[in-house]
Amino acid sequence: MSEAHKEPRWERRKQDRPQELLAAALQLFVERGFAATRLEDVATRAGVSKGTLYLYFDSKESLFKSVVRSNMLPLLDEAEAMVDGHQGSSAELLRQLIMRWWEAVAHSGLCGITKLMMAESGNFPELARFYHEEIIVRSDAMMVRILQNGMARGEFRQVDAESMKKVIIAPVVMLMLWDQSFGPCAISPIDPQAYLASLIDLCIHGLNQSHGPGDDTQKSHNK
Amino acid sequence: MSEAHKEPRWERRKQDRPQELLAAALQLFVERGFAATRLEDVATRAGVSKGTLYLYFDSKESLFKSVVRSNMLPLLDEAEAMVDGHQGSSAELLRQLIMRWWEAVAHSGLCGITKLMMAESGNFPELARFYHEEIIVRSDAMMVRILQNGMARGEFRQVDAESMKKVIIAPVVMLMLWDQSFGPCAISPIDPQAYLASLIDLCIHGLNQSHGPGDDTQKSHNK
Amino acid sequence: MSEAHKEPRWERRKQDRPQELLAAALQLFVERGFAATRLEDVATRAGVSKGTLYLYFDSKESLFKSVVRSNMLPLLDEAEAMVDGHQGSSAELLRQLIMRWWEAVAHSGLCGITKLMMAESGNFPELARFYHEEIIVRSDAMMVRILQNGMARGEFRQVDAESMKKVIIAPVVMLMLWDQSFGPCAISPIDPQAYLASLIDLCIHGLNQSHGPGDDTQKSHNK
Amino acid sequence: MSEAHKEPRWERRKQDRPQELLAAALQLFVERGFAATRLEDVATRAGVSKGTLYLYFDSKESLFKSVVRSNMLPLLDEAEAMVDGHQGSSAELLRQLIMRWWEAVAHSGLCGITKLMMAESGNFPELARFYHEEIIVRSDAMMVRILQNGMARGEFRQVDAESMKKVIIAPVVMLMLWDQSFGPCAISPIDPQAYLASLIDLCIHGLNQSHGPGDDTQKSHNK
DNA sequence: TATGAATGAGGCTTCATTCAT
DNA sequence: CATGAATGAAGCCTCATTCAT
Repeated sequence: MSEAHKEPRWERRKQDRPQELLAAALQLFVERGFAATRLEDVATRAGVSKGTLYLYFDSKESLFKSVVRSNMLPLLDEAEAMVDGHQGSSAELLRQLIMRWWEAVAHSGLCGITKLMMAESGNFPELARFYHEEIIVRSDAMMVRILQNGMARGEFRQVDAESMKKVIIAPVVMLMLWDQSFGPCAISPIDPQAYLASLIDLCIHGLNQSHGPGDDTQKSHNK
Repeated sequence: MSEAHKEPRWERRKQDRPQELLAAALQLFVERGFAATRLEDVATRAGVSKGTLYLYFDSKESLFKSVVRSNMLPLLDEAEAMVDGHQGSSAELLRQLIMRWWEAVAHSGLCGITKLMMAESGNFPELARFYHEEIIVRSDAMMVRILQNGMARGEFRQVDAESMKKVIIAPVVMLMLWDQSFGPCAISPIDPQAYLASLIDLCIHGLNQSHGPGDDTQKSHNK
Repeated sequence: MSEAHKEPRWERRKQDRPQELLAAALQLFVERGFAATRLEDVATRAGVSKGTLYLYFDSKESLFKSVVRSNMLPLLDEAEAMVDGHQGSSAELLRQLIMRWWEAVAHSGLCGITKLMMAESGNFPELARFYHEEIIVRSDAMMVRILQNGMARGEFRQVDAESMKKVIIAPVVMLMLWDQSFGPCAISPIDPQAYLASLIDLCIHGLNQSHGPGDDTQKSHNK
Repeated sequence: MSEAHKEPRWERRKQDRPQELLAAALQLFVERGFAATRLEDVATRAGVSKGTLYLYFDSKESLFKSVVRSNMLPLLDEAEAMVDGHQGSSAELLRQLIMRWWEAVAHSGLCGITKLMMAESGNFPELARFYHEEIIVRSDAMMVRILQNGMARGEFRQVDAESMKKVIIAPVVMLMLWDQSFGPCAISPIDPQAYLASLIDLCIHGLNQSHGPGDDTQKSHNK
């Protein structure tokens, strides 16, 4: 009855307010885009009033930036740790990285963030630069390491790692985007497992060092 | 006879108005998104006043839909014609399709449209369905035809064409999106030619039928 | 074939333009009110283009005033002539005036004008004053003359003619307004003949001098 | 205890906002018509800003409908209660109804509403139907009851009640309309008391059953 | 005369932001 | 901390009016 320690459930909720707001904002920003998202809807979805939002964020733009920043970094850290600790063949690493990346990302907010940054990068150049450096550059670097390591160890044939990294990442990113855009209106939805299996299949065959005789067709294309 | 029926420069402008407005709208919608684009800016960029826009389009939404529709269909038609008329190996067809698609698309508005639809599909479900059926389904079908044809002719090994089609298309789409989003803020820009060469390289190696002995790598994937 | 005398049908149409525009404007102003009427609709209904309207009228307001003025005066003249030339009992004159007024007015524009002035008098004080003086004052005076004449001749009992005139005119005006307002949405429409018969019945009984036996005046009404 | 739970003057204002807005809107709609009334003016007259209006009403049209509905029904209820509870002669009831109706209506918004509906019924068919059924039909029914009751009790002569009801109501309605339209610009304004006295006089003489001697009931009404 | 494309002021409506409680 | 009523700037859209042909 004293005021020494209040209701703990209440206490926790107060601590969580910013997180709840960020989560609500993420959903709505992803669903509708920055401009079409109303702060009142964000507040309502977080279970607070419109005014409360301004106790935690300065403005709509500031909320948007917080949403992006707070959802990005943890995931990247995790992925890099996975690559660093890996033991085994490069093909296997590639396979695991892709699969685990998807597992980690599939039901997180990163899919939405990716789409969001794609859509709004034009309106928030500063944020776009931040995203590029913190996410894209690091993801790319990870993939380059895998490729170069594989080539150095003779597991992969010689390819242009700088270009190939983006080619291999692209289908993963597209899978993330698909969920957030046309997924809902596709008649035959993508099966992520089959899709990723095909990607890995293509990569491993496509990067594989050993080729039997007679595969001379490609030479002409590769210059 | 030369000036008998004068072709007034005014007359031509009138005919071109819708096109000019569509072009201006495309630029701005792509740059800023649907909601953040002001019709007055569209009009100004097209060299007319705000009201003039409404002589040609019923509303902002109607303008948006027209932008999407008018930019999409011609390119798809062209691509399908290319596939239909192709003579030669499947690998070569794949290569040509990718390269020419990019050539056709690079300097058209289709890159922007793709990004736009990605960003706004949630706000325009009807348009998203239209886009999905008229563009995505058709593109996918084209790629499936190529893959299945290649497999039937023994040029490609057996793969899951339904999944693989999207894997192969993904890097092309990503290239288009890149241009419209992070391209401008990337320090080391993508070189489309190298990127596409890597994609084709990966595909042709990855789909190639003939493998020498000892390609036991795949077994591990099915694990 | 020469150009001496053009197509007479065409010539006539040109002369009629203002009338056609006034007629179209009357319909629409009455139907929708001044502000809600678009000049483009007026022009279209008159079979000309929007610009043409400005060859004949300076502005929307000027068109509105012309509509009112051009439809009012002729009708009043006719009514006054009828009263001036009347011979017979006052009761009969009252009956004839009411019936003929309705006949003359029922399918003319005056019903609409009346409603229009009722609605817009606040927005056009100058026009309202004009209407009041040219229509209302003259109508009232007509009715006062009939009443005073009837009283002077001993046919009507003594009443306050100044007040009674408006009481008697009111039902006629309401009949005009009804057509233009709730008439279309009434389930059981007013039968003008029965309505006016009741009005005349009420007036003649209500004004009748003799209450003793021998008030045979009414018999003529049932005629 | 007095200031324990302070009843802030602010709180009361909040509750009253809708009423204040409705009152302001009524004035302006009546004065200028629906289309010519600007919501900013309504808000200003109610002492709030433009946006505040939308906290209470969805749209201009919704505000308009609320104005009509909120002003109409109470008065009708009151009038019907008066008729239901009446004791005395039918002539007296008629007299009282007319006089009290005017008293109740004269300083309320109903005069304006009547004019407003007359003017705007064409633009709001749904509202017009509502008004017709809730106001006109009920008013008419009230008058028919009085007439039929009077006839049944031998106080009134036999008349066509269906037509007569509208004839008797018409002058009352016209008095309301006059106030809102030409009243302000008439040189010799109507004196409502004299006008209504004439109406009652006409009705009672016009409906009176007995034409023989001894019909002295009316005399008391006529002063 | 007649056209109809073009204009731009003005009104309705939304919503990010503020602030008294 | 929390609320939600209030604000007012800004954008979409309409339409009276103009003007080159």
